[in-house]
Amino acid sequence: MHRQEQHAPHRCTVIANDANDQAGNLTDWEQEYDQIGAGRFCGRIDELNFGGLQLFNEHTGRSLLQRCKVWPDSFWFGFPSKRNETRINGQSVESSDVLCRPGSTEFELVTPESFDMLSIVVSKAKLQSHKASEDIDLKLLDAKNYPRLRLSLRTLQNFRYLLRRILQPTINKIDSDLHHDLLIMGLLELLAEEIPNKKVAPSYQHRKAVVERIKDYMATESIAPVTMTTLCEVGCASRRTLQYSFETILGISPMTFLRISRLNRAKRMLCQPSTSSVSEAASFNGFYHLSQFSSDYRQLFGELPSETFAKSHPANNSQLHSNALEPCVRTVPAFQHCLQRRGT
Amino acid sequence: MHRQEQHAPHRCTVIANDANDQAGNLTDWEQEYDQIGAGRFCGRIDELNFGGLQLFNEHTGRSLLQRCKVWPDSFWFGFPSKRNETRINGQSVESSDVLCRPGSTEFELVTPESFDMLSIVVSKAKLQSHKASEDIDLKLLDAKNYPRLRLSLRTLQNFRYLLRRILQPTINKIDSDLHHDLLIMGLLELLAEEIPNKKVAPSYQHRKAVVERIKDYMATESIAPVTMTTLCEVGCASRRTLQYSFETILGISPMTFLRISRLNRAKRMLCQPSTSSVSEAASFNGFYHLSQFSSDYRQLFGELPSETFAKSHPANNSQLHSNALEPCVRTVPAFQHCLQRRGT
DNA sequence: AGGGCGTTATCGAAATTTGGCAAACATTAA
DNA sequence: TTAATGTTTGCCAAATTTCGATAACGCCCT
Repeated sequence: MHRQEQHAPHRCTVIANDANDQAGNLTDWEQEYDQIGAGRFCGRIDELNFGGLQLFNEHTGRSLLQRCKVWPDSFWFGFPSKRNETRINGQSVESSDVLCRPGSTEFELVTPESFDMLSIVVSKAKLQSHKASEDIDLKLLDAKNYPRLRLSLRTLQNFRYLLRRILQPTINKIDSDLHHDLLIMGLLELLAEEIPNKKVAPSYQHRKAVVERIKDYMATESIAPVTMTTLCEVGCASRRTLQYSFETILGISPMTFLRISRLNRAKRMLCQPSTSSVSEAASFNGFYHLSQFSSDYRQLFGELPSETFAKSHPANNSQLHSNALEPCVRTVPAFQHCLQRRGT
Repeated sequence: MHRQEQHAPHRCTVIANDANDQAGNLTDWEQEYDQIGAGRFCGRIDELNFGGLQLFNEHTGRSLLQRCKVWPDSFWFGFPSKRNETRINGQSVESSDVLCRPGSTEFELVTPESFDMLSIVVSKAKLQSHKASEDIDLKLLDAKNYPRLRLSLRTLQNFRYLLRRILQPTINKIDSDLHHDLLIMGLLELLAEEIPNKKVAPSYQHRKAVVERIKDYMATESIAPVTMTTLCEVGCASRRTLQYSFETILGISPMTFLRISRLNRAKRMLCQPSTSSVSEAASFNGFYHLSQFSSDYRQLFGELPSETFAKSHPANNSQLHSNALEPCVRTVPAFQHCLQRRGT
């Protein structure tokens, strides 16, 4: 066996009560989580790191929208627990699908409530250095545009069992070399069998493009109150199509997406030390009614914005419930009713 | 009047027998022309340049696919002679439309046989420095995404008349300052009246995206024989939709587009000094049958590839009809029948 | 000249988009 | 708190668009 790891694998378990924290807890990943489901987040990562080969199980208690990017020159493989409720790049994951994305490439995951996913990341070098990988690496490169790989249920269940088994914390250290090799070989076996799942609805490209236009718009334009009509223009689609696009690609309605994105942005901002008050984070993200903001925020995250703020600003708790220090409220436009809480 | 030009305007007339030459004859433009219509090209440009204000009439004898980019910090306005047969960025031009694009922004023009277009380009600075331009510059910026501006026929005809009048070569020099101001004021009048023509078919975005994907593919992938099925995968559409997409956006069928693009690329290559033979240019662009290539080439451009080559390589005419010096023919795949001349 | 192959044209069926209307929900004012 | 108003979402039928199979056509090879 051509093994290159030098030390015993590094094992750790991290628990998070904030989606953003969880996003940062994965070693060598670049990612951002937006919480979609309502209620306080709870998550847990059990990771086993061989160096160049990373194995972990991630539990997320709330529905999430994840933007992920794995470390360079690697491949990620994901084995979600609830397939039919999971989406990768807007494509619904089917029962016999494994998720796969190369490193340095951003992809998007929509995950349901109370969700578990086994993941394995392996460096390209490690895959290629093994024998029995002759005609496979080419197929890998080809997999670039198909994030779902179809496998037989048998292979899939076997591999899942292997992953779970190796993740068991009761494993004795001497086995780690064996485990490393088992993982690589299992992966190669997987890849030999894999068939890209190209099945997408004919409308997929179009709807994806619509959602993408809205996202780009969100990223560039300041988050002033946006009406549905504006979104339609931006997305180059009718109301109903915009609706379908978001439901198909993200599983939520357009306005819900906007509100949730902005709430998550506000939460991130509240955690930054440079933010000096709740109202600053609120108004900066387009919430012009503090009370409404607090209530929406609390419904989504299960805690008040002031609580989040206090956690990241332990020094000056005194100004927690007042913005006397710096009243950062921006100019408030006349239409103060737009874009507040709506719908499901 | 706030005028800034220092000298008398520079006037010139250039005639071209090659679409590429014509593309380069416009001062300060970046463009590339692909000839679509069959027969020897003939074109003519009458230009009048005030510096920061450019006025010209362009005649093109053959149907063209133009990729254009105007000089930075400017706006271009175009008044085509045959509206219903002209497309800008895949949108059909209607009878009361004026074309408008900002500088540094690439756009695409499809023009019919025997076509004339009056054009005027003006620097943003020049427009804004004039009074009566207060609320107009904002609308201009807004015009970014709508290349067609709707005007009343009256205004349009008046302005066209003005342009033609000023282009007359019999004009006496003393009038040039007056003309300059007339043009600017006329433009401002136009812009005050303009309403962006947002009317596109619902399928426009989708079909444009399909064509764009094919173009990107053409640009990146080597031009090996491509089958229609591959194109469908690349474009994420069925055969029929691919067909519709090209007809709607470019007015030609997919394979015709491919062939014409490659023929035009071959012609460009033939004109480069670094190209050493006709067969090199042919095989490099996917033509593996020299005789077929010559015949196709001749039908499109009205001259033999060897003639084009000879024009740009006057020194060594001797090797015109032989490739003895450097037989650059590449490895020829088994399927030699793909992508040759077909259909209309 | 005829067969083989691939592209283009035709047409009915299926999928998608659209626009109108009603219901649900949020915001403002009383 | 309730009513008035405005916005978004859900539902449905009509119009448009896309799809898939088949036939016709043009080009290439024998």
